[in-house]
Amino acid sequence: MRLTTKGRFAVTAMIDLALRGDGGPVALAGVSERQGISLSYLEQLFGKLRRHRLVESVRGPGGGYCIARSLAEVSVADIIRAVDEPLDATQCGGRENCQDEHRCMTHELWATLNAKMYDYLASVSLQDLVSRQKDKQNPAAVTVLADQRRESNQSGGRASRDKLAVLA
Amino acid sequence: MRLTTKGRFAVTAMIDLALRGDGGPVALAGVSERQGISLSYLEQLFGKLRRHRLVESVRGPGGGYCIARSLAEVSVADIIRAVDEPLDATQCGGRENCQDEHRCMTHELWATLNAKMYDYLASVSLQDLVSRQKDKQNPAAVTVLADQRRESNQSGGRASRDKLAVLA
DNA sequence: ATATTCTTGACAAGAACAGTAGGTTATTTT
DNA sequence: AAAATAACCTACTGTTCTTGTCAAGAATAT
Repeated sequence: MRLTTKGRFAVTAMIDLALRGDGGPVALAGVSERQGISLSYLEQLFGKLRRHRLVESVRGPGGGYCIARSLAEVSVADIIRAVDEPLDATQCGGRENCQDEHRCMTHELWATLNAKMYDYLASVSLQDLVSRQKDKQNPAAVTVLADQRRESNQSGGRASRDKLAVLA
Repeated sequence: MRLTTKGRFAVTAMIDLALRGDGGPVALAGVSERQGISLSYLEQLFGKLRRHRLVESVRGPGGGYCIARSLAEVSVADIIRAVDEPLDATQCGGRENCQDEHRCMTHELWATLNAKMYDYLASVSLQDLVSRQKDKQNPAAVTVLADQRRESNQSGGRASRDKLAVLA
């Protein structure tokens, strides 16, 4: 897992899309202005996002990008993985023989930490981010959401509470 | 928060130090061999770690670096922050006026996510990493640790269980 | 048809970053 | 005193990031 400004830009842009996507495709020129990211860079990033099937494109006037799946199915980890492609192994690779036990030790420790970071980011979806924001704007909705939490806890959606708690 | 190979190297090296630090200072040449990180690079990283008071140096033959505080007082976040210095603001800065509400929204969403990542890494100390490793080598110790967990839960050490659970 | 909007791709240049190489200074041992 | 060890510092190279520019394809509007 790698976390850099590149990934941040991509996530930021995707949130922008999620918030504006109701009325059809969103043009990158608008995202560029609103988020202060160069259009050129956004084009490159969305090329990768498209090739990873996270967004779909519509060309021509009125065109732009749409999020390809439901918001709940796009995690922050998906986005970062798409733009930071070289998700290569941990040098030692896990399967390769390390120089000695001690080296394996530290590698494994890092790998574990890494995996946990990844799991965390994989557990946060665009839906989580967006609905949290809407709660803030419309406080009345909070109670409704609280009910949803209770429901999903009873019905076995065990991850839901943690996800939202994280954003509280 | 930024997560790159640089931070990984620094954490790896610090774990190495933690595991070998009993018999006085540890020389970087050894860390370099064991962890497969170039000596030059390690020197740079430890310059930063020293300036952030995470390690102390001893020059001359038999010299090297020691961890400056107790292992429990050094978190992974401390290490990463030390080497990835430019922990600068989120472009918008939080206090600066954003272009419009929408921009602030996405910035805030990212900032929240970011803070959560940071909190997580701040909750994992070198002590956690090292003691977990020792558990693996000596499985008999696990039950002892389990008792410690129960104790600290009763005595109000609420973070302890989560930290360790994370590494399980 | 023509012009406009917007994606798509390629290339290039500058800035920032990652990692390496070499020399200098402090401390210990011989 | 001399040699060896190991931290310290500066300069350098290569890669990645980020922006800019040009051109071309696709769909829409006039």
